[in-house]
Amino acid sequence: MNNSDKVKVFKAFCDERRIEILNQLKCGEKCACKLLEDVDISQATLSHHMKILCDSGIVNGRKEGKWMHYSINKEGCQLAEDLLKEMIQPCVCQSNNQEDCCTK
Amino acid sequence: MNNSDKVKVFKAFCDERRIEILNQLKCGEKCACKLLEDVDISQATLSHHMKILCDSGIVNGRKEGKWMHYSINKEGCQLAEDLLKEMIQPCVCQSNNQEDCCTK
DNA sequence: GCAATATATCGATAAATGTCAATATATTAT
DNA sequence: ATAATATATTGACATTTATCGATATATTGC
Repeated sequence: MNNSDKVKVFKAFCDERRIEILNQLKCGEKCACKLLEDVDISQATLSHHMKILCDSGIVNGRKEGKWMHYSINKEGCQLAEDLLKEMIQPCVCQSNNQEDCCTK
Repeated sequence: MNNSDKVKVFKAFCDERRIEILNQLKCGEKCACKLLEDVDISQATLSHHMKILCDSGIVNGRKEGKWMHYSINKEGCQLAEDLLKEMIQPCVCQSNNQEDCCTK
């Protein structure tokens, strides 16, 4: 997975509105029209955020007739957790680096 | 912790350059001048990104003479992991929501 | 004190992002 | 077929972010 894809995952958590939306979805699947009632943004803006959330893999969209149902995507979340761990985990080459950098 | 602060944490992972920088820091503490060699950006831009990384709590800065040493902040990382989990964890009110939303 | 070095800040600019009203598309009900 | 409804897309605009060169600040060595 390249850095651009990694960024895409964490974009889900980088906007206050999207955090509100995720918070709504913690209570289970909701359709866009319900989210629209609970979050104070226009329909176009909601649609925009839902696209970003789905692209991140954190949210899943399911079309049923004219309704879009959104829910938190377990697999995507697991992937995000794993990714986060991997991105901050000390690497083996730590040992190569014992001599202090720049403190000549 | 409010949503604005949560956003701040995940900003650390929402830029390709910052991911490169974090990747460098996985190998241990490095000073800004070393990072500048390894990541292809200007000194001003590096300084900008280091500020965002430190503000997120993911990175720690330590001044030693005229050098700034940066390293991954274990506590901040743990906080980010916990936060991520909390943000996507199903809430108890799930049970209130069994009837399908919008499928009248 | 002065010169050299490392880093931060400032100001300008370009690119990306969030926002909305308007419009388009898809689905359902009549 | 038409009207009504739900959602997506478009186009315009404002805000935020990333970037850099220039400058300021802090530290060290002479």
